[in-house]
Amino acid sequence: MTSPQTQVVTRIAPSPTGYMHIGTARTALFNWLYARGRGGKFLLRIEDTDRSRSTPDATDAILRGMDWLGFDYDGEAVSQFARAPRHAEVAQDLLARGAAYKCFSTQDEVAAFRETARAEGRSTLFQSPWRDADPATHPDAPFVIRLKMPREGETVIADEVQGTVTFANSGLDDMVLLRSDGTPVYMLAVVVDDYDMGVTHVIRGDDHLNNAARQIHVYRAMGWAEPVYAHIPLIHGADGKKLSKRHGALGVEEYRDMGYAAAGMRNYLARLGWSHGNDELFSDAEALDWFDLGGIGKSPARFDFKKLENTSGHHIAAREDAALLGDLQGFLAATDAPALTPAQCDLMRAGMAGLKERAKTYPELLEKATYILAERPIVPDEKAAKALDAVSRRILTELTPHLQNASWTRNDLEALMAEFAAAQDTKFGKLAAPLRAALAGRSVTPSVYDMMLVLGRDESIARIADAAG
RNA sequence: GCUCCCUUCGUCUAUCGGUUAGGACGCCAGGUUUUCAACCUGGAAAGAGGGGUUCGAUUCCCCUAGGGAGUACCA
Repeated sequence: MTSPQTQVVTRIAPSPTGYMHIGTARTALFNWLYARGRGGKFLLRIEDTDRSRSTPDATDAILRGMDWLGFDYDGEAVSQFARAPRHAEVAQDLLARGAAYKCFSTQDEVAAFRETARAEGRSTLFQSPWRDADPATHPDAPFVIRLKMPREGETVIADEVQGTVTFANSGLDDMVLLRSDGTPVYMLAVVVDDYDMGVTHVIRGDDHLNNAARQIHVYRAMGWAEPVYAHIPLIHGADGKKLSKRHGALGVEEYRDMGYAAAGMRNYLARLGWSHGNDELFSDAEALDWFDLGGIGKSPARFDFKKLENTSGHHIAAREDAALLGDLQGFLAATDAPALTPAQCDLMRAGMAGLKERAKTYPELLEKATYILAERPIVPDEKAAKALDAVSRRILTELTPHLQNASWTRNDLEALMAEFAAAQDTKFGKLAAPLRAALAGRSVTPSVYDMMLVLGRDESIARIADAAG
């Protein structure tokens, strides 16, 4: 147990603009693993300071995504927007400390400067004329508050993933802290929030690496302890380009709705950019135990649906029956499908062993469970119907009486079938197709014996009799 | 343009100066089989290019090329 002073505190801070991005999910996973694996805290903050792009729906989507992935966070989700007064307070503090200044240059002026600078091939770094202006010369006009960035020397970020990254201070601009309307800018808000929330480790996408060099100066100006940084590489699409819509699903809820197991998703995502030797398939407990910043790679990883599918399948197969049934109900609920009835649940429990080892996703599992979910009369699909030709129906008719008095155990049924097949001068393989069609109405199903055992004698015979017509 | 980051089989990765460069997904072939899945056996498949450093480089350094991120009164 770590003492309160050294307790690890991480956070995931998504902006609510649409859905929960799959990249956000992985960043959340890393933060969750790191904190929870060390008895630390894991927090959630919604970065909703951009009012025009933030929506309540998007926030809900994030909350649902966190819930689905099982990322439990400490306390309530924090709204960054709600903390705007505190951000402004810090900006004023910085002003009072002489670490920040009022800049009266208008947006148009700044934009014009950059335009000509770019056109003339000069640095587009804006250097405000107000940086060292005497307050007595301040006009009665709108202003922004900018941070006084050092202009000499370098800023070094000791990153746990990227290593030591050095930036020349001459390339750092006096970033805006408070807009002219008094609202805080993200660059200020993150730092203040992370500090106030006690965040010790900032694990985030490496698109923020450049920002770290600027944000760290807010910590320094305020005399706050700097957090440990770990900038992780982004996830790319199969073509190596930035993950976008055309690569398929981006929102975690889409993955949930496609029926991937949450545990499989966690396993797959953990393995994307992080490794622990050659371990590929592992449980949450193992991941929690093994996860460390040193195992994170530095190069971007491409998202591979095939591997996700495979991983999901392994987790479905490894899942305990009762828990898996619960997951399945969750999937049904999430996709607005009717829940399984108690009777169906009983049958599912009985047949789960034969189902879970053959499914990579919940829809696949449900498809294999058709024989359980369907009710008489079973309507065969096209392929199953073909297996029920006249000859097959005759054989089924002859089989029925043998079943009436059979001992309903796997061994005895197998023996009975072998005997019957031999009597018909055929092999069980030939009998399997029509039986599958009769029992499930499908050509792809679990083992015929599994189905008969789960369905029971009466139901099995009834279905076979139905099919034999 | 400028700043920063990245570069091992198709993909995810192991290796932390000395290996026949290993594993996993996918793929191919065979086996098992009651369909599908699983499983078993085998196979093809990689250090971007060029310079150094070193007895020895995938590994350390530099350059080039390619890729990515940032460069806002967005987050």
